[in-house]
Amino acid sequence: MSIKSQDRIEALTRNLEVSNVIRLKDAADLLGVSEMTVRRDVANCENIFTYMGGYITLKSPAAGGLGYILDRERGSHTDLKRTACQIAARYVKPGDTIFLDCGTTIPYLANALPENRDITAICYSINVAEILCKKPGLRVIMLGGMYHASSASFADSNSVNAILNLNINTAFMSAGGVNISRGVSCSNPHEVDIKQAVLETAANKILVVDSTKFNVIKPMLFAKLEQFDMICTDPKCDPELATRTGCPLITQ
Amino acid sequence: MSIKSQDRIEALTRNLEVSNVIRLKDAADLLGVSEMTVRRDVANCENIFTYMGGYITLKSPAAGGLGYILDRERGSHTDLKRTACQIAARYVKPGDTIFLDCGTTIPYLANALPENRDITAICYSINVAEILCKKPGLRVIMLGGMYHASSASFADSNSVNAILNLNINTAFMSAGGVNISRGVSCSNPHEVDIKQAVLETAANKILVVDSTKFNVIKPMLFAKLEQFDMICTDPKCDPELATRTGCPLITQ
DNA sequence: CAATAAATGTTAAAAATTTAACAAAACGGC
DNA sequence: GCCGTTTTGTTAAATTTTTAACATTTATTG
Repeated sequence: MSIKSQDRIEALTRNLEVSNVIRLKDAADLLGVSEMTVRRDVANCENIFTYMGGYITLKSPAAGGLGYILDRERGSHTDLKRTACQIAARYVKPGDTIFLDCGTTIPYLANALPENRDITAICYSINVAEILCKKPGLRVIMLGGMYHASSASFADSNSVNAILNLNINTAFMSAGGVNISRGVSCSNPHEVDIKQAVLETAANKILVVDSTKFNVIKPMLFAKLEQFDMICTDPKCDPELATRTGCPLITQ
Repeated sequence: MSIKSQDRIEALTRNLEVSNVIRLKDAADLLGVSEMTVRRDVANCENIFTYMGGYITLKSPAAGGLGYILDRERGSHTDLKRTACQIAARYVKPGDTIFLDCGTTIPYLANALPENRDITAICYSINVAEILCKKPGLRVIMLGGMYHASSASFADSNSVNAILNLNINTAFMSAGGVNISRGVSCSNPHEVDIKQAVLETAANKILVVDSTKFNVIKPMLFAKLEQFDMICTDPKCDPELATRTGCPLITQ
């Protein structure tokens, strides 16, 4: 299969992720080749496309959203993250205004949120927003700004101000590393201001991290452990840690 | 609808729950009636079946989802939208800062944007952002705010200010209706302020609408046709319109 | 740069589908 | 049973899709 052909297949796939369906002739126009070439491309990729009566569709729809995230996270403690987030979700009450951090853990919390419970969720990352916006009966507030691919989040100079003007009931914060003596850290500089602003204004602060994050140190330190009211993690967490964190450690 | 017809529809449904797809002629054989009768049965049950290119599928997502997806696209002129957006994409130049409106049309433009061309894209809807954020070498700025499900977009009191502080090179605007005498309209009140702020500040303004939007009037009027530098649409657009819009009409 | 292979385009005929109009059959009320 | 209505079938023409064969272009290699 030639590179051109692969490019066409990729372009077609991306297009189908938007439109779901395309007619053969429209695909030919779109890709700037003849219908015959599209036919041959599609026939070469039986595992990707479904072709029926002149229409092309993707064989596996919904490549975005949580499923996509799950896929990319395979082998990166998905189960632990999910568990930690299910525990954290228990601390969301009807009427709450909650803050959801960015990263690869918090999407599981977004997913675990109850529906139709008069909850307002504030977020600043695209993968969390995608999930929140699909939940029925949930108010969603998005903090805008410039996109940072490293954390799939948005941030700019107004972010801190915007946060300080919000009344956050409970903040659910993630982290790349938790070290008892050094504190809580992450990898991306642009997240620090936002996290600190949230910690400053939120009434309750819950750290949501799976057990593999303990004793890890990432470049940007953004908080001390004592600043959190609670840590939600998974049962694989060393129970001996609980006595030294300076705040309650919930593991189940 | 006769009892016989109902029985056939039930039998067909049961069959599709097993096989997912059946050809029209096979369904006719199966039910012991003519193809024409099956056609009419299926047409009478638009909410149950999806029919395309000689194949019948169930609309219910449980049955594999294909029919459900296909149906959402029917009558929504995806091909026209795609065409209009491909035309519009030609007016994006390297180094540009562009604004992308919300709605069901502009995602096709987001998809058609060139990669790695030093382009900054400003958006305020989740479905446009999802696509932009996946594009390599594209700077993305998201305008935040409260989520409005009707247009999948974010807006709040700061949105207008944020827009007026941006230097937009070219704005790509969508609309629900275009009427030569009344002007350009949309359905959602919260979009109006944003659209008007963009029209106020952007150097170039391009209206991107498929040909079915002409002579339609939606509740919220937000601009006069003369405010746009150009309209990008599809070749199905009545060429006679071009002489009366007050701005260039690009159809191919 | 020629020779070869691979990829793509063009075309026309065959097959399938859509559409519309009308004929035939079945049904229901009187 | 009769009559009007609804349902179903038939047909033919228009349109679209499919297939296959061959021409042309593009890439690759020595």
